[in-house]
Amino acid sequence: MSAARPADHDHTHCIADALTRADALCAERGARLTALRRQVLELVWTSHRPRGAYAILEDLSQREGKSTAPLTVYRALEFLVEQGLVHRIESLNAYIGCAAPGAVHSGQFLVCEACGNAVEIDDPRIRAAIDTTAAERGFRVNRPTVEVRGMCTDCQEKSP
Amino acid sequence: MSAARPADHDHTHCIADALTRADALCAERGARLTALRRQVLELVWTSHRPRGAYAILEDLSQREGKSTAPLTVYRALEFLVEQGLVHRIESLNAYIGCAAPGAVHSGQFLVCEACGNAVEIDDPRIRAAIDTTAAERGFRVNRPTVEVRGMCTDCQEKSP
DNA sequence: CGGGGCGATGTTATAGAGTAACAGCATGTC
DNA sequence: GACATGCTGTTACTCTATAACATCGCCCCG
Ligand SMILES: [Zn+2]
Ligand SMILES: [Zn+2]
Ligand SMILES: [Zn+2]
Ligand SMILES: [Zn+2]
Repeated sequence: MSAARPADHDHTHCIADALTRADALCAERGARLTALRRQVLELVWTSHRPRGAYAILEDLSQREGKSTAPLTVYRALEFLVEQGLVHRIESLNAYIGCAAPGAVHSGQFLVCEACGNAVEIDDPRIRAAIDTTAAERGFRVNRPTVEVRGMCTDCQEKSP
Repeated sequence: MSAARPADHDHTHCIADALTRADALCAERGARLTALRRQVLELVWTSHRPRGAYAILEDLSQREGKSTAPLTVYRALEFLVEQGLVHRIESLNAYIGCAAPGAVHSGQFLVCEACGNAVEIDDPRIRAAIDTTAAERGFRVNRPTVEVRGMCTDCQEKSP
């Protein structure tokens, strides 16, 4: 699971893995990964680009053949975020699947402004620096958010 | 002792200083800090809590005695953000005045979930950690966003 | 088996955040 | 004055998210 995710990788594996991990985690925790929630999770994993709730909604409606209400998706997303299966990218109002649920999350992302891909990283140095500076100021950290906008390796090569 | 801003400070000074600095900076740059933009800047500085565009809009409408369109505020905010006079807090969809415009900005905030105050920091260690990890992955950083949710010193004392 | 509780889902309506397109106005410059 | 440029106003619209309330399904307990 490198940060270097080849552009031509077999993404069906990513999806299958994500669903398998989600099943295991929820079973272990006694959380109910219902059919609806599982389907929303799958739709979040459509790609490695953060997806808006309404994009997911549209897919879901189409797949179900009937129109679905926004709330349906938002509630599912809320559950998935609580379980750490999905992260919300604040600066994009969008959601992305977590590649390593169950592990500790610091919530750090490299977001490419060219291709839209977002890679989750968990760099202890960033987390340490945040904790240090917060401690120095007496600030109690609850949820650190790090979203780095920029350009990924692939896109740099394509547009030098 | 609080980070930099006692809860009982004279906030009129904060506002006056911010406007003075803005005047100077814009004059120096040849940017036009029009009456409208200046007023929006003042309204952003209403407090040290990030404010939503529509809250500012409401204040502006009331102050002007006539209803104003959202776009008016958004355009002013866009200008102010470009000039580095105001920052947008992504995780809150809200705007806050910059205490040190003109200087280099890394965009780091400690946001208290209890009182809503947001303190801008510019910790070189955080920035360095981000640059390092990005470099290791071949990611070119454009705009790093760090928004740490948690609880400020004052609020910790009040609710143990 | 028959409720009763509780969490998940459905429905409808509304709030909040942001933008597009176009017109008018105010500068300053030549 | 004529023009160019940039700021502001107006209208309408999209996207994001939540509130309030009804309903359904499932498990537990009697
Ligand atoms: Zn993949
Ligand atoms: Zn890219
Ligand atoms: Zn102040
Ligand atoms: Zn506080």
